Amino acid sequence: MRRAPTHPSRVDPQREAALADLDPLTVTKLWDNPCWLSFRLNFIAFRFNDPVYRWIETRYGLVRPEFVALYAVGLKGGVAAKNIVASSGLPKNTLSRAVQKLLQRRLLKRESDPTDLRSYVLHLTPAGRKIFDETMVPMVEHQATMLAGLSEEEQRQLCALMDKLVIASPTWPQELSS
Amino acid sequence: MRRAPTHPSRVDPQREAALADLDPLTVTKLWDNPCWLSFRLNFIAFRFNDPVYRWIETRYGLVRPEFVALYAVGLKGGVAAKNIVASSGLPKNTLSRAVQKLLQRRLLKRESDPTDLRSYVLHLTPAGRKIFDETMVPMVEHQATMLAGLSEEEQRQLCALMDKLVIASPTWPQELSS
DNA sequence: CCGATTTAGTTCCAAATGGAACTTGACGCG
DNA sequence: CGCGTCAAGTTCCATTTGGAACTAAATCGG
Repeated sequence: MRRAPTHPSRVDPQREAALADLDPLTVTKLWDNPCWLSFRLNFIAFRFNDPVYRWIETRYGLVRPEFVALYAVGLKGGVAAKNIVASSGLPKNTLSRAVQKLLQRRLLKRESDPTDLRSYVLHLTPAGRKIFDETMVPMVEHQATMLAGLSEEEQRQLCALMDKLVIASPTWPQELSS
Repeated sequence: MRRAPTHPSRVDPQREAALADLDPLTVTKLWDNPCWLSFRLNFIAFRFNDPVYRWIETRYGLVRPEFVALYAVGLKGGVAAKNIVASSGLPKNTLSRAVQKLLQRRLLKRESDPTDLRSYVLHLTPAGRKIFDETMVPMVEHQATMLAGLSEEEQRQLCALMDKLVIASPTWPQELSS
C-alpha cells in the first residue's frame, strides 16, 4: 500500500499518543492510504463541523442546511438561494426548504430581485443577525483551538497552500473520466 | 468582517480568473470569512468527494456508505464495523445496512470474531478487491490533478501541516462549550 | 420580437437517514 | 459466580433527503 508523503516517524511521543487515541482504522486511513489528501481533509473538516452543527442544532433548533443558509446570508447580505446552492453543494430543493423555514422563523427576510423576477434577495433580520453573531464566537474559538498546534507562520503557510488549491480548483474536472 | 490570513492580493491574474469562475458567495466564504479553515476544508474536500462518489455510484451502483465500508476494508482487512463507524463518523445503523448490502453482493465476506462474539471480522472478496483496485486509480489521479498546482515541496508541506493537525486532534473538544 | 432553451425556485414522492430501542455478548465488581 | 453496566450490531419508524417534474421568468437565435 502506498503511503502519504509523511509517514509515521520512528519515535515521536505526541504521535504515539495520537496513534493510541485514534481508532486503528483511522490511523491506516491517515497514514497508510494513497488518498491521504481526501481523508485528511474529511477528517479535519468533520472534527470542525460535527461539534459546531450539534451545538447549533441543540441551541437554536437549526438543522444543517438551515444554518448553512443563515451563515451564508450573514456573511454576504443580498445573495439569492442559487448562490447558496452554488457555494454549498447542497441540492436546491433542500436549500429552498431551509430558506422557507428561516423565513417562517423570521430569521431571514426576502424581497424579489427587481433585475430578475424569478429570484429573491435575502437578508438577515435582527434576530437572524443575533444568532449569526452569537455563533461566530464559538466557531472562531474552535478554529483557534484546532490551529493552536501550529505556529503563526505555519498557520499562514496552511492558509496560503489551501489558497493555491482553491484558486486552481476551477481547472479541476467535475467528472471523473474513463 | 475579519478575513483569512491570506487575502486577495492586488494583481494576480490566476486569482482574478478564479474569482470570476467562482460564485461571488463562494469567494466571500473563502476570503472574507473568519472561519476560513472550515470553509476551505469543506470546499476542497467537496471537490474531491463529489466527483468520486458520483463516479462510483454510476459505475458500480455503490452508494456513499457502501463505498466507505468497501474502501475501509480494502485499506485494512480484518476490521469490524465499529472501526468503520469510528473512522467515518457515519451512524452505526447506516454502516450496518451498508455492510449487509455488500455481503449480499458478495463484495465483502465476514466471519465472527472468536475473541468477541458480538463482533465480525470483515474482508474483501476477490470481486470486492477488484472494485477497490479499479477505484483507486482514478481517485489517485484525481488527487494528483488537484495537487498539480503545488510544487513537490509544497505538497510535502501541506501533508506535514495536516499531519500536525491530525496528531493534535485528540486534544480538540468534541463539544462546544457555553 | 417570437419560439426554443435555460434558469430560479418550488413541489412531489420514493428512498435514505439516523435516533432510539432492542438483542446478544463482554466485562467489572461485590 | 451473578448482577449491573457497557458494547457490537440490528431493527423500527418518523423525519429528511434529493432526483425529477413543474411553474414562471429570462435569455438566446434567427
